[in-house]
Amino acid sequence: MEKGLVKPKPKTKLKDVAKATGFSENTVSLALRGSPRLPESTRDLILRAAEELNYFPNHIARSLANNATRTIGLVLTDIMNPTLTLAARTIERELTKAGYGMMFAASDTSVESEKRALLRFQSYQVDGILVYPAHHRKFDHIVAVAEAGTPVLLLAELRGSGLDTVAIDDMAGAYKVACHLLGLGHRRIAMLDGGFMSGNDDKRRGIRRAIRQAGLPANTLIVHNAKGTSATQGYRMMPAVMADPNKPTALVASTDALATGALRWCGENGISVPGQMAIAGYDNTEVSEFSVLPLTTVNYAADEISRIGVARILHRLENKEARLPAETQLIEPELIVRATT
Amino acid sequence: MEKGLVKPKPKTKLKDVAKATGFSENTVSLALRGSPRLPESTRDLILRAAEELNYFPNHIARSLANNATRTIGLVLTDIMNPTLTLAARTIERELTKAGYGMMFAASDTSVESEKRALLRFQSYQVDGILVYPAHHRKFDHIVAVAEAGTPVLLLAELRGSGLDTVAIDDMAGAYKVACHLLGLGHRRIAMLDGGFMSGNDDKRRGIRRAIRQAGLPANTLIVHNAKGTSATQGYRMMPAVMADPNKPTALVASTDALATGALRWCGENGISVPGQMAIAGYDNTEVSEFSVLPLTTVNYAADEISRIGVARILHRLENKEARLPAETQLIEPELIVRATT
DNA sequence: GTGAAAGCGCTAACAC
DNA sequence: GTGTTAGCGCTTTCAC
Repeated sequence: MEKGLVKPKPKTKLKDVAKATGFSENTVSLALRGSPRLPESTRDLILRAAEELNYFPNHIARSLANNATRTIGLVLTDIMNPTLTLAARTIERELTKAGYGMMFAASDTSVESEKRALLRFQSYQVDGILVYPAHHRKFDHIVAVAEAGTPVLLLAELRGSGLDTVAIDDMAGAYKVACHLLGLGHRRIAMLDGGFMSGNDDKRRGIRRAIRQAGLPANTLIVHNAKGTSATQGYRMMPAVMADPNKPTALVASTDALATGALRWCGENGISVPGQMAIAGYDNTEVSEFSVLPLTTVNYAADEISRIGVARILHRLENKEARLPAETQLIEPELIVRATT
Repeated sequence: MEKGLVKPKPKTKLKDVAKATGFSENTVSLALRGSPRLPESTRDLILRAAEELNYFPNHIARSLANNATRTIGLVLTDIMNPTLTLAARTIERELTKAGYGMMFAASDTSVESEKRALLRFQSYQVDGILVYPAHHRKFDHIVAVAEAGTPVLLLAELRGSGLDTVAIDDMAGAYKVACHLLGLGHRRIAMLDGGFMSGNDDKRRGIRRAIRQAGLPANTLIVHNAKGTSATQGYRMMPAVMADPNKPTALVASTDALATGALRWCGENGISVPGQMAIAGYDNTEVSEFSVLPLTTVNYAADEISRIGVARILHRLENKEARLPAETQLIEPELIVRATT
């Protein structure tokens, strides 16, 4: 008989274990959950029987009875973004450790599909939701979820949302890169701004602050707006960047991918990096620990915010009644220097 | 009053909509699911009321009643592997399109945690499970899940498992790289074998086949066993590779990361790539579409197998009674040539 | 120490 | 067309 054709055995239920041991469903349920109300003898007896019958609890039924699923939903914009991949991994690990399951959805930076994902999660009755938001100003639907009673935690700052947040301080990160470049003597810095997410405003501000602090004129920074964050975009932007008669000597990209594209363009156009042009990325992802590329970058500590974020939301769940106020926590990222010349 | 402190409104239930409209729960339920048995008038009335009360169904209760969760579990070894990241993304997209939710778990290539993840998914009553297996010979626990009645689909071949499979034909992929290198005239080819997953045996076999077909001696291939698949590993292996008095002129790594490490080593040791040493990767991931690196690589079509895999498992679910036999489908990957010199 | 009964929110079978 | 009833598998009073 072929394996694919075997009739599946009916699943063992609490009732079956009850019948097998002669105890009531109730007692079996208590035993399986290790209630101290039962004497060891009965507990062992029941556990052994359950083991033998290959019983495992129906989590759905339990969830319905408990009004809690021990499941957390994660909404990311795009898991292909290496930073968010790392976040997803860390979050999954932490949740598993804590005995929680994780549901996953991607918004693809579409507010509409973010909305759908949130609704789906609400319907699934997840106990809490972690969100890397799709848009930095359209977030009413996220707030609505929190107000409806599902704890929400943001993994990127959404100013004015009033939601629990654990995120990277992008202003501090960009400030660090800028200080680094200025320290190397650069006096014309171009920025490749990937646009649209709130973080980028902060990045620009961080750079500006460093320039002001160094006592340099505001036009030390030349901002170029990329319509995207991909390597291809970075590559395409370069002619415009270099068209400036007063060419920049350093470049800050708002993502590593953009930086990679810029790097390629320089390679193809005989501009040595970092000799003639310093290039800095952001995220420390495309550019891995073991990078072959001469890119200095900001380490977006996705694992750290994930760990803290998970701890925060679980803590909130365990103190459902305590009504903890929302809180925003920003992590300052490190600069990773890979090219100093 | 602070937002975090607002008392959550109680959720609207079927009963509430029933009361509000004067119909029975049953009728409301039918209306919400668009039953044709109801006249449009009542349906509209009910839908409007539900809308107003901000009703959305409790998926947990529905699942319990239906004995189906419309949820699929995905078990990956490690989502940081870019190939699997892509798989995760594609799978999530396809499932969402089909109206399914996705639970996610990582095994970190530990059979034990793979086992735990499968158990958890069974307990959560997922309708089906997609698995990128942790080990190529220990899979009894996976088979057990299938036999217990939860449809399982493998994303990598597990010979002898008898389980439904949609996977990449690694033998064909490796054969292609080898043919390419041999065609360029290489006569000493080293392989950096990342070990442990079944695919690698196939990769070795594929290369050997190409060599045999070209009428070259078996010792054209020199296999080096890396204890891992990271860039760091690739870097560390290189001295051993180059210690051979009869140095190889080409290198096939079993992952792109390994290849990247090798590339870095060559760079630091004054060996030009691909001039003095051709390097080929595998997966087409570290090495993205827009790569700056001179690495030819095999395109592990994770998105394709994911799409097909999801379609297959959903099809199986929709024909639960049909008892379709298990089937193995192998996709032949393309070679992406980035360095020909 | 253990059991009986009610209920979590929904769907399905069968009345009317 | 619509309502009634029973039940999904578990937990939780509250008796005994």
